[in-house]
Formats: sequence, C-alpha cells, structure tokens
Amino acid sequence: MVTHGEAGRARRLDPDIRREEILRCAVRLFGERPYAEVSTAEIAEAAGVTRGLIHHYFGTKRGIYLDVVRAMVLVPNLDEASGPADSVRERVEQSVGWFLDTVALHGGTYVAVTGPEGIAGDPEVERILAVADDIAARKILRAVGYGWDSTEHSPERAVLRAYCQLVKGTVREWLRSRSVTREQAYLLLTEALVAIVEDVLPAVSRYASPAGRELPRGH
Amino acid sequence: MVTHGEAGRARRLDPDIRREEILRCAVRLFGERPYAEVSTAEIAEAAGVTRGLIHHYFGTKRGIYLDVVRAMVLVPNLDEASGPADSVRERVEQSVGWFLDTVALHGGTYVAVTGPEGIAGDPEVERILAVADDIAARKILRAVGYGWDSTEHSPERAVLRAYCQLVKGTVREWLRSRSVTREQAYLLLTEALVAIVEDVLPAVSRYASPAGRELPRGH
DNA sequence: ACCCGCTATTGACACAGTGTCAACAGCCGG
DNA sequence: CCGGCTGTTGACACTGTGTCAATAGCGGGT
Repeated sequence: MVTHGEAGRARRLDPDIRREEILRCAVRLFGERPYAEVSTAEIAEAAGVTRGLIHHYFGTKRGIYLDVVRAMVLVPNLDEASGPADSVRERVEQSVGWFLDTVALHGGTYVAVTGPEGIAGDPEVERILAVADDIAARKILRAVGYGWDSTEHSPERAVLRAYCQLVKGTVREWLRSRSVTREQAYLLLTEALVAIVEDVLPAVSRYASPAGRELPRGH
Repeated sequence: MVTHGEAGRARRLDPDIRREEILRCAVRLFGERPYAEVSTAEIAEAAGVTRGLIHHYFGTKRGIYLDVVRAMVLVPNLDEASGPADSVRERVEQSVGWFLDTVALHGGTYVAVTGPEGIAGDPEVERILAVADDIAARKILRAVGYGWDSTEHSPERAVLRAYCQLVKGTVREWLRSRSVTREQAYLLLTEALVAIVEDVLPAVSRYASPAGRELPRGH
C-alpha cells in the first residue's frame, strides 16, 4: 500500500522538495477522506517518510491541513479571465465560465476542502476560507465594473462573499452529486450574478453601511 | 465552572429527560466552540454527569454531534410561512422574510453548525445537511409554485439546494460578520430567488436530466 | 579520497481524548 | 423493609497526536 516502494530510510532531500512532496500526498488524502479519518501516520506512509517528519515540517496535523486548504483555495486566479467584454452580462459570463473550467481541474479536493466534509472545525480554517472568499469577491467586483474602493466590511463585498457560497454549492451539485450539468451550473451562476450586479448592488450601495450605523463612533 | 452546582452523584432521571438535558448542553458548547475543541468530558461536566453516560446515551462523540446538527437544522419549517400571496415575488418575499426571522432566534449555533467551523468532517454530517437542504429546496419549490413532482436528482431541486448555500452564506454575513443588515440580506435573497424562479428554473427544466444524459443505461 | 560537521530524518516516549464494561446505587413494586 | 431493575459510575485499554534526543545521509574542506 506504500505509494513509494522505498522500504528503508527515506532519501535525504532538500527541505522544500520534501515539504512539497508531503503536501502533495496530504492534498490527495484530504481530498479522498474527511479530516478526522486521515491520520498523520497515513500521510507519512504515503509520502514514504515517518510521522515525525510530518510534525517537523508542519508542526501539527492542523498545520498541514491548513496548508492543504491554502493550496486548494488560493489556486483560482480570476484576473486571467478578464478579456475584452463590453456589457456586464458578457463579463459575468466570462468570469463564471472561466471559474467552472478552473475548478473542474482540481475537482474532488476543492469540493472537499471548501465544503463541510473536509474541515477540521478550526477558526483558522474558517479564516482562510473567508479570506479566499473575500479575495474572490473583490476580483468579481472589479471584473463586473464595481472596481471602486470597497472595504472588506462594505456590504458590496459581503454580498459577493455570500455569492461565493452559491458558487460552491453549485459546484458541489455539479461535480459531486452530478445533479446539474455544467451548462445548468453556468446558467444558474450567471443569472444569479447578473441579478446581484444589476438589482442588488445598486440598492445595497444606497443604504448606509451597517457598521456605520451600529458602531457610530470609531472603536 | 460547573454549570450545575451538583457536586456529588447525579440524580437518577428519566432517560428522555437526561438525554434532552445532555443534548441542550452539547448544543450550547458546539455553538460556542468548534467540534474538535469540545471534549465529551466537557459536555459531561456541563450536564452534571460523567463522561461514561454521554457514551451510554449517544454512543460516540460523533453520535451526539450528529444529534446536535439534526436538532439545529431541522428546526425551520417553511410551511408556516405560506400565507395568501398572488405573485411569485410576494411568495418569495414572504418565505425569505420568515426564514430570516426564524434563523435569527437560534443565531450562533445555527451558523456554527451549518458553516464550516462546527463540522467534524463526517460523511454522515454532510448527509444530514444535504437532507435538510433538500427538504428546504422542496419546500421552496412548492412555495413559489413549482410544486409538481420533482425527484431529488432533478436539476430544479439541485438549483434550490445550491440556493440554500447562498442563504447560509448571507445569514453568516448578517449575523456573524454584521457586514450586511437584515434588510440587505433580505434584498439579496429575494432578488436571487426571483431570478432563479423566473429565469433559471424554466431554462433548466427544458434541458434533459443530466443523469439521463451522462448515465444513459441504468448502471 | 578521507573525514567532519551540518541537518534531514528517525524511533521511542509522554500524553490527551475516546470508547468499553463490569460494578455500583438510586428508585419502585411487593 | 427488601429485592430487582436500570440509570450511573469509575477504571481500563486503545488509538492517535505531539516532543525530542539520537542517528545517519550528504556536501565541503583539506
């Protein structure tokens, strides 16, 4: 069952290489099975090293999982998608199409990590996912023409972060349950985003910032 | 730190009562902290019993957590919301408004359980959440007039399940981050659902079932 | 080519938390 | 008052994580 046939002592490698190799195995395992059911011993065996080395490089099991999540969630880069497009709808369609193609590459692990089944139940994991959503939200805002200065706490960004949840849910229905086709997923995400951009964002921007109302004085 | 001042042996109670009491404590603890950081010993202490009793009633830690998730996720009952409404938009607005009010009651724990931070990484947990989403999806479909026979695998239901993710994400932005107001959340969920009902569902229904296309011959 | 130091890698240890189970003891009927 | 039923306990075994001094592979100096 050992991926690497190496039975004896592991070759002495450059730390970066070794770390990379271990991470690759961890990504695969955490994609196949939920967090609790993957032991550090298993990761070590898959990587052809001993358990001690895992902790040497990543500290704790949570530590290596955080790196796995980071690796999965920071891969997509929406910037590449922005081609020449005039209407909001065209830009939306380009972004959504590009995202679906990208996420299809990493398939299972992306779904497992972003969904509820892979998570360790750690605030740090939540933070990483939240940061990734916020980055995505900012990029989407820029892609659809709402590129002005929006703070992280602005309702515009918040709306787009919520939209990211719709995206994840849709990808799950597409890749895991296979209850919608890629075309149907594309349709759903496109129409929803168009509705958000055209109907929700303008109205939301007219409201005062909720933080500004509930916490009037700085502090 | 013991919630119940009872130091000595716990009173002999009716199993249903005891079970209920333990579950109440577990709901609170799992709402405050992520799964991994809550030990069975802690739940036992909070409930004023010993750890052995927890396992006696719920089998495993996972077992009690599953019951917590079930309790949280099956509370909302969308049927009550359907009042006299003519247009699709009115029905959508009623449903969304009712849901937001309901979920506000359970606040923290609902968000913790449905989001990625409370989960244990168990397929069973995923299944419970999926079932809850599917129930909600079916109810929404019925509420907005798509009440005909839709199988669990139908793209219509899948689209609504994905919408449930948007709902959760929005509730999180509202209750946890406080980056949107209830009105903004209401607006987002309403517009998105209207777009789904009016634009996405009709188009999705025209497509052939994805399972039918990708798995032409049964198995 | 040899040795030597650096450090990647190991194996054994300690510990926390879960799950099991026979024994105990509170409540109820006779 | 006593005997059983069963809710409840405490001790045990086990799995898996995290720590650390000891080991051994590789490169550089001579």
